[in-house]
Amino acid sequence: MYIKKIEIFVLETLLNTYNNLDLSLINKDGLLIQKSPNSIDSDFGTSLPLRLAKTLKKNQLEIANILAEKLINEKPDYISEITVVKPGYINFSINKKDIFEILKDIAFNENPFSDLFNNKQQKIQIEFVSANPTGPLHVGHIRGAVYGSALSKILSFYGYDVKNEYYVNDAGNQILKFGLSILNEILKSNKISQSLRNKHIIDSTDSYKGEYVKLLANKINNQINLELNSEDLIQKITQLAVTEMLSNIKEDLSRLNVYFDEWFHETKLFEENTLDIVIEKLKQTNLIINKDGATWFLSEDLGDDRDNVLIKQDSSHTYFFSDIANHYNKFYIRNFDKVINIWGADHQGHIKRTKLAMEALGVNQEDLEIKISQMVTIKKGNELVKISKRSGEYVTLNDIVSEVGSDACRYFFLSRAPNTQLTFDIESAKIQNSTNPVYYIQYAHARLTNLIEKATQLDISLDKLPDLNLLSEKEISIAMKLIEFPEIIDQIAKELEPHHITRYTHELASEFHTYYQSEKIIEENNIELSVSRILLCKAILKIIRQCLDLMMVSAPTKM
RNA sequence: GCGCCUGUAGCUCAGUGGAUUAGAGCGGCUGACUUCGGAUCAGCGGGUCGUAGGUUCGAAUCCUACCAGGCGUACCA
Repeated sequence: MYIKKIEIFVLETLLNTYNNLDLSLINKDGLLIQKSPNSIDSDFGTSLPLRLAKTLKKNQLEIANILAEKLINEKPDYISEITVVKPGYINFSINKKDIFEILKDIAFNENPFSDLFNNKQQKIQIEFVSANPTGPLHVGHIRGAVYGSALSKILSFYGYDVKNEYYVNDAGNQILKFGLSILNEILKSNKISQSLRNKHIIDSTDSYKGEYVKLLANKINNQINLELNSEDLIQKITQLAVTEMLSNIKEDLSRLNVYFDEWFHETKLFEENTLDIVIEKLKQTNLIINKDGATWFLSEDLGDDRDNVLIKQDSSHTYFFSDIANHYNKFYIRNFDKVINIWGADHQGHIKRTKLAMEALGVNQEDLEIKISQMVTIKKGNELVKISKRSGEYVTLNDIVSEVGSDACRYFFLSRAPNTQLTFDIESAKIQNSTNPVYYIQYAHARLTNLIEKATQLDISLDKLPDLNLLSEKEISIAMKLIEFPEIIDQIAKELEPHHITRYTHELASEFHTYYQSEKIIEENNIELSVSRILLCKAILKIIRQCLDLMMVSAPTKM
């Protein structure tokens, strides 16, 4: 974590030099310490003098020189050189000895970077996927599943106590419609007598279609008694169908390595009267009124576009209401310190009102994070595919995972920022399967494993003390890349966007492949050098394996 | 109409106000081991960063307007 260390060092020196400086003027210009670009012969740099020129009413270069002089006087051991570069950058080079120490730490230590990845004492819940159990997961759900599971993994690696949650909407109109669709399908069977058919008359104009409804109907058919009255029958069917759907969903998700700690059912909120508790609390805030026979939450007063109904004229509750209750449960019954929701883009309009309602209930704004996993546009060649549960036009998660494989699938979705729409071409998915960059990374992992295996056989083991001074510039620059790893994790934990790890891992793999091709790493007549190189390779292997693990992608030793 | 998101190479996408030349992968073209794994490596070609203004010492990045696309805008979930 050189960036943080240098930042603290620079800020201290700065405040000693100019003691009544307003730091807020500096911060708006982005990161204070940045990695030097490749064309520059140093490791890190700061543009601080450029930012200060106006406030201090001094020449940029002059400030840089004054500051650099102070910095050099106070220079800590890990920095080897501090230079001033036009038009006013101060650059830092890292001491090789310090790099070697960290490199050894990565290679030998069970938990390198332990100061960063320690226990954070914060209970975080992350809710994702949460698709209605009225149909199989489709290709669009893969994105949310991959995003949520990777984020969760990385946050818990970072030291938080993280729980994964799937919220099951097992109440309400869509569920009822789903049950009716199944009953409708059952009644179509010619084994059913006319009298029974007449007993249960249903409106099927708006029902769920698709092959899975028929399969489900078949499966449920012999577990029910059609002599029941319609209401009881539909309840029974719905219950069976939801259970069955959920078990399919679990199985689908397991194929992507996605697991949940809790499957939280909406019906539980009713069993525990959470909605009643919530409405009482909200009434105390004077944000509830009755109008036109319905109960409203006055979100417009809090800055939303409009007010929202909680209890409808027919005294049933809205989705919004049970969602508030759901969040109430997370914060006040189960006592999570922080909740992260990953919602599909079609829920983007709910963010504001949900946050407002939770704030009204006393939740701090920053403790409820709602991230959007944007729409996936699906193409088949040049043709757009519209996914619709009702119409039955469908590309399931299963189809895609079977075709492309979990690793390639996870990597593809993980490598895009969650907030941008992306196009998934099913036709090229097969091609993606053979050209997906994930194999490049896995290949590096396999190569490294075998290389180290070979070194062990040749008795080039690390208990012969490596002399890292033998390493070349190229090798040291790979070591610097390894040291970047915790910065990436830190960034992901702050932004809650895990896609940075794919780029980082790919870059690291690329540096290794290039290195591997350009040098014969194990030189049998130069054991000293080989030992040092193998130490570097062990460290690379360790970080690549760690990254694959965090992406929940397999790390094969043979391909 | 209003709200949120997006527009970067032929395609799919990275890019935290900072460094003479804006980066990857795929596709295209040219090459490379008698060697630790060729699922690799070296190279070439490809860009009005949607458009126009503005702020700034400095803008793909911030602001405004416009153009284009997606999603939302229910007493559905």
